[in-house]
Amino acid sequence: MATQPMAAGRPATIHDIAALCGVAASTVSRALANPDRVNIRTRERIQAAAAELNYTPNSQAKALSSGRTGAVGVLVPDITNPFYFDLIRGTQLQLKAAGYTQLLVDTEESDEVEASTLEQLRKSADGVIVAASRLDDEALADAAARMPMVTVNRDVDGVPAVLIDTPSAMPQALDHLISLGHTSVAYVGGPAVSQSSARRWSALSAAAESRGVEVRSLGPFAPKTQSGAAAADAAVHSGVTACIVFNDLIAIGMLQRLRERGLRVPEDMSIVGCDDIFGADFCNPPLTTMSSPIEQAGRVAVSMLLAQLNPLAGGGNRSRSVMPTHLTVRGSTGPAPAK
Amino acid sequence: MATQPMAAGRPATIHDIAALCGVAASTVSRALANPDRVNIRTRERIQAAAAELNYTPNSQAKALSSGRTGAVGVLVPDITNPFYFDLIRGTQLQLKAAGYTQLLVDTEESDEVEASTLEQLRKSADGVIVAASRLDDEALADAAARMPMVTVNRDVDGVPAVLIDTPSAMPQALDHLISLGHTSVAYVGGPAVSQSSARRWSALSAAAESRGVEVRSLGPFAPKTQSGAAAADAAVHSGVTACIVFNDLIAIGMLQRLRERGLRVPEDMSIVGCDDIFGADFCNPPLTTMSSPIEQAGRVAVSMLLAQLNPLAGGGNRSRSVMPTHLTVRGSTGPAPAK
DNA sequence: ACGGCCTTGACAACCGATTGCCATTCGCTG
DNA sequence: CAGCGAATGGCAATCGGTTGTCAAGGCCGT
Repeated sequence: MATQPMAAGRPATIHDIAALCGVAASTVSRALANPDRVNIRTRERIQAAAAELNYTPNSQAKALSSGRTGAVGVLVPDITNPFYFDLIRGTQLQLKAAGYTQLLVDTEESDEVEASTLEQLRKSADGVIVAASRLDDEALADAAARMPMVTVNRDVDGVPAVLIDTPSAMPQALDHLISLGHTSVAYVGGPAVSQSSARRWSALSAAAESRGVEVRSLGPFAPKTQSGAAAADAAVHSGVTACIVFNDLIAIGMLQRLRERGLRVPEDMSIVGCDDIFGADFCNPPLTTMSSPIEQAGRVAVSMLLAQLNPLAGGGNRSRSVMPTHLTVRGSTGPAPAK
Repeated sequence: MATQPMAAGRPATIHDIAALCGVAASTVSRALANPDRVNIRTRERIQAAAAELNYTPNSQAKALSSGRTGAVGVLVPDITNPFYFDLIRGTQLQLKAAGYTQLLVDTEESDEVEASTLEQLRKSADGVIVAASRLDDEALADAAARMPMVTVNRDVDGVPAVLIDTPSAMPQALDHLISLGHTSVAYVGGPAVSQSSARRWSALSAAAESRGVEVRSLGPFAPKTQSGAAAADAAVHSGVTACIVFNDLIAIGMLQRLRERGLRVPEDMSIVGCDDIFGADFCNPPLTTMSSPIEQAGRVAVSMLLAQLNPLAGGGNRSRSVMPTHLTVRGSTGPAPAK
């Protein structure tokens, strides 16, 4: 039993291994980190001892001495927004595959929380992935200058970004509505500080102009289902027959409110969402929306960040990556009501 | 400009502060951590210097020397399961409030991933919160013996736990169905390794026996909407008129499948879910389900863990906390079909 | 057989903070 | 005025690794 690794005692260190093998601690360190630097026989002895002692490196100590923490921060404005679920899962999987730990932080839709989190992460993480940043361009560029960063759905000069190309699908959505006979459409906007919302609106209004259709902008609205009620009321009041909505959360809230008010979707009003989140396919009616490979976006963001961290591999460090988006037509859009 | 904290240079350390104040680094450390131990005048000088240098302690170094990491691991089987959203948000908020960092890990429904994560976290976190563990009792108890732990929805001797008391709402759900005329009910089970599912089933079958109703068990099924198809088919084939389902994910999947097969809910089949997740209120029809304060469960779990970590405050360390659950009736349950 | 190169492994400084121990100083009491 | 204890702050070890530097030894070629 003496040979059995003591499961209870405190974890083994490289010094324990060194003592067991009769070498210096530094040799153990090298054997494990830089195998070529050490004789194969010694290395094998050390590896065997490490296995026997059930050794795992102390990440704190490693971080302290090497400067690399092996952790990556992932900042999202709201953990409970389903849009981020797939993103988070994507980053988590890719980070784990690369041996990194994910530090997930909910910034509560607040630029201050975001800024202070970034400052703290500067020491405790090797890099960050910032989704839907609420910071202004300057603050974000500053932060990116201090530590490796990749943004998601936020385009700032000099900061590598993964963009979900929802804007480019806007004309598609509009054409879909036009083909159904709609001529009066509203854009239901997201938070005022959301660059995504601004980009979607400008893509939409440009498309509307080239097609000679009237599109008005409503909002801003917070990205929550509860905001859907106000959005729905505003849409009804504005007299449009169709809405393109900043995201599915608001769109689903609108669906509920319209039903409460006795309005039928899509007979009285058509609704198009964005993001194709969990729930968009089983709400009532199922939501026509813009779909994108979100989990993949998370993975790509991690890859881009890791490329920054380890510039060794000759991968051309792309600074922008655009994820394709397409319109998924479900039940929430239909022919415009007869006048 | 010389007085301005250099935003670019590497972060200030206690040594910088010590040099600026003409004291020893250890004094700085004490002034910041243990203010009584140091003269008030010195302390104030040090605090001013710290503020001026924009000092923030290096958490790695602090962890290394003090043994406390200031981080807490949160393990969930599947990040994309909406049930965990609110839980995660609850832990995140409470941890942040207490100055801890949350390490969120998706264990991918795998006991091996869970075990290895726990082993790693043993060094890099002060404690863990484990939701819906897939480990067997012995392994979990072992792990809990090595580091502070609180489980969620998992009851093992000697391990503090927060339990969502869904089992106690089972009789309520059954009575609801009985009052609607159902006499033949199925329980659609979750993963075989899920203790939650087992507890729900035994509560339900006990209630059924005391009421003289036939209840059969179907499954196991993976906790995903996709599993709903198989579950729905099995339920139809079994001839029951109502199902109580392990969780809302499967229940929502069943709703979709039943619709595909041309069966109406609740006219042909009533469905009761569990958890009242995001989406349960807007699916079609809205789901009758068991509701619980999940976010609060997360907060309670954190409180219990912190009580373990800092035994100072005389809070009686409760080892179990049960969150109340109640039936929320929506549109997916209705009168049993006439024979 | 000898000089030089390369491999191998040891030594020690260092990362940034914590903390036990000790020396100094001050104020107070008898 | 001597004596004593509390308050205060410095020194140095320590946490567990990483990494630069260097010495010893083996191998080669000539």
